[in-house]
Amino acid sequence: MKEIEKRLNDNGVRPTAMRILIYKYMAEKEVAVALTDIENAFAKADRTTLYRTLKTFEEKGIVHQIDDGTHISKYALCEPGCNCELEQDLHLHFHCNNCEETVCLTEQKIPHINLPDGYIAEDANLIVKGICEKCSG
Amino acid sequence: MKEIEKRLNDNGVRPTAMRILIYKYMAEKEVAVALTDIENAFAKADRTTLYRTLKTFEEKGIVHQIDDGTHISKYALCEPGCNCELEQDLHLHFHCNNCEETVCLTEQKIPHINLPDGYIAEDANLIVKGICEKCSG
DNA sequence: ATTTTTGATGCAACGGAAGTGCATTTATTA
DNA sequence: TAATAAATGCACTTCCGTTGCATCAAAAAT
Ligand SMILES: [Mn+2]
Ligand SMILES: [Mn+2]
Ligand SMILES: [Zn+2]
Ligand SMILES: [Zn+2]
Repeated sequence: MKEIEKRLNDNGVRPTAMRILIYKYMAEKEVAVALTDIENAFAKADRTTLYRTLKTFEEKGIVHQIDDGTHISKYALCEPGCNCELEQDLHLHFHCNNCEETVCLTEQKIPHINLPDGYIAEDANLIVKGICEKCSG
Repeated sequence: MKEIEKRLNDNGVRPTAMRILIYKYMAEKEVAVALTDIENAFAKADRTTLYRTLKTFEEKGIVHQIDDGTHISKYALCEPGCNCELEQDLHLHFHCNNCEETVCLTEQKIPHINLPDGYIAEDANLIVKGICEKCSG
């Protein structure tokens, strides 16, 4: 578990007990989590703390926010060494219409898109919806 | 303006005065609109009516909903004869980080994506963020 | 034409999620 | 130990989406 502390330290985030727990929680789950999920998992902690933890993690590049079309922000841990900001590292996200879960498909990069003249791309978000492998099996 | 009435009728929506006004409003705007926008444009009408009008339009294939990552639903008129549901007709949407407006880029289709085994795609949503042509010029 | 039925609109309220200001506690560092 | 900075907790707000029910208008049936 010293690894988590190191990861946080390396990214300029002080490894408090709560933050380590949240990191662990996200590492164990294989799907993207919403603030509400964390809230339910840590009923004793205050929502604001959890909220701000996610914001801090996001700022410091520990997690990335995911917009899966549900209008609820989801978060997932970044791969160690990933640069989510850069176009080359943008991967797609899959949202299952059955189990409602959202996962990172880190291998599937977002293809480069040609835009009409005058448009300048800075970021992209591709989300595919359908049936996930667990639900289709 | 008989055209609008026809369009609504053809899609199984009774062309009330309010609905025609909303349709006209969306046709004149070149950008996707949120419920709040319509609300501001028609202060006299009730929110619920406007809300339900959008829902009806969406169900009947008159508008499509757009998720531009702001967590606010936007809507835009469908091209006549478009099948937004079908993969071939899925176009990308552009959200300007400067003016905050979202537009349909109907010519830019979403490329086909290969998914890992077990995943079944039913729908896709690609949104590119950056600077729009108005703001970059 | 009058009644009956269906659909559209309006009003009021609810709920979820995001966000903020300020007090308090905990950890650093002087 | 005292001073400072950061993290946490509490209370409250705002915004958007959504629903139930009453009322009003239009269409269909008699
Ligand atoms: Mn991801
Ligand atoms: Mn569109
Ligand atoms: Zn699933
Ligand atoms: Zn712009």
